[in-house]
Amino acid sequence: MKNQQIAALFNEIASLLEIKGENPFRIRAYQRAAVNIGGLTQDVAAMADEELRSIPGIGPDLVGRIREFLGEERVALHEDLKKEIPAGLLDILRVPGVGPKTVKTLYEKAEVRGLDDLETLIREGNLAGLPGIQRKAEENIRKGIEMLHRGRERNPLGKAMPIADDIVRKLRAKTPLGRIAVAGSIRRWKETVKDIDLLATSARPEKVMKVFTSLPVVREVLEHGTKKTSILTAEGIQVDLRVVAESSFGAALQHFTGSKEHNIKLREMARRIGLKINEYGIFRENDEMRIGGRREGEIYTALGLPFIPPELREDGGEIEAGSEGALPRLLTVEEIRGDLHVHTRWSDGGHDLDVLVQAAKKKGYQYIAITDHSKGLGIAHGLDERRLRDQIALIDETNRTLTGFRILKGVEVDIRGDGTLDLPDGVLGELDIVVASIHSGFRQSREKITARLLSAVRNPLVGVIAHPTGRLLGERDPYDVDMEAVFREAAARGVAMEINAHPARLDLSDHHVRMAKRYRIPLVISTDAHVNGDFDYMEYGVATARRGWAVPGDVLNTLPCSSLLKRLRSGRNREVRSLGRKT
DNA sequence: GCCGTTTTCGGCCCGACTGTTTTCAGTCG
Repeated sequence: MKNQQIAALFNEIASLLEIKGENPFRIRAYQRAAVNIGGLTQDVAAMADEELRSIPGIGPDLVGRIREFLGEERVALHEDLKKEIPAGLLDILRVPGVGPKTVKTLYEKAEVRGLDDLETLIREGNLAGLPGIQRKAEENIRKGIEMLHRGRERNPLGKAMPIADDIVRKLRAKTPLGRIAVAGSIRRWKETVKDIDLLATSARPEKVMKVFTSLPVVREVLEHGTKKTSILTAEGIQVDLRVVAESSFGAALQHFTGSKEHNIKLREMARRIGLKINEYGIFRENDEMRIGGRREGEIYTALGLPFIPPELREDGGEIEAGSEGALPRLLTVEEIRGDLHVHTRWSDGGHDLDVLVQAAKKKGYQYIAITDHSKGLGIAHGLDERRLRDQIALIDETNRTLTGFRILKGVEVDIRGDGTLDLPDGVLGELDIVVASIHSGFRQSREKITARLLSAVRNPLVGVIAHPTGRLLGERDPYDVDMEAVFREAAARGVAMEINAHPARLDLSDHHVRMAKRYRIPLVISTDAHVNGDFDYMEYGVATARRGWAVPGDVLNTLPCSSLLKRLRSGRNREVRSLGRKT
């Protein structure tokens, strides 16, 4: 699938055009096209011209560029731009605080052709003095380069969310606040976030901002105003706090929750019916009459839309679905009835059955599946056949003491390098649920990895593929795998794909969830809990499912225990029957 | 470069903060 490559190409074209000082709307057109192609679940290579045209922001020219890229792996416009503009200028454009105009000045007035040149210029004290650049600007650029070198522009949601919650708690305790909320991509539960957006109301904004800038987590104050103040935390995450009037809180929450693309589309919609939206409210254009803004829902109501859950606000068709009354009724965390991927001290978990059962009951669950590692994972003290049988016996015994709750017998069996499973079918057949996953050979070729997963999916005893792409956010890229092939096979055999809710994984990703839905693949959402507190990660998994437009019916662990077991067994029987006919 | 129940041409979301200006440009979200 070349979608991501095309999206990256269009973004690069946009940046090059920016540096050239081209028509901003042409630039936006390329950026918009990049976002929409990047978010597509279908392969553009498999789409007809008419289908391509139906993608928002793709017109005749861009269809041509897409075709050109698919055919020749390159685009003439892009090649021409690269001849004209040194590639190093794109790096400079990535420096926070440096935009296209500055890049152009640097190139034209100081012959800067890349980051190295720029750093030399600063070291030799020749930056300040260029048009529009004095001492402060030089200092900001220097800091921007430092920030870029530190890298990690985006932070995993699991890291940002607790920091945001902590700051909110402190501000609540120490300042005269009315309301306060976390907005931005955190509120949309995006898997990585660039910064933390906070929104508050207060009669005394100066006081709030003063306390904010002097919180212990603050390493540096980036901007200090009465409406907006930005700081950098010790961890290097930027936090923006905005204080707005009570009457604008809803509009501001809508505005700062984004996404940008979602908001642009809403505003275009508003304009067409004579309305104007900004972060202070929604207004009639002709007489500036305010028609809403205190509550977030008023913005949507004024446009004739239902409330759109933040997780869907990516301009991924949610506005169109809303106007047609076709928004999905998204899954909620309360509908989850159990966790199907849990480790104990038998392998690398931290707790025994009783502690985990307690914690699961406290979450209101009806069941959990114990899925310790198999023997191939020596480092995790994985179970061999004998120990797994011992655990099965222990679970049976424990279940007899429980009422209204059931422990499912399971395993997280390793898919070995050659695609075989790490335990024989005999013992796997004694379990309620077999979860299979890859823990080694991440660098194998696309063909090999795909074949491994396919062979696991084809084993009739396997019910779930866990963390299907193997990624660790910000640490390890997903392995190279043909997910469409895996999804096709899983759909044919009714094998479920896991949304691993651990914030370090979120695997499947939201994007893959949407793709899985297209293939009508059953999903499960599991935390991969290693200690009892990990059960709380379920919220991240459900949010990821919601971002993928999942409804309760898509997710197996919304089922009551008996239905779930029936469902898991039916997969096996169907396969066994068809095998039986052949022989 | 896209797009159209006002338009096939002339629009294209909107505002805050900073720094360098002495009324605004650049950047960001």
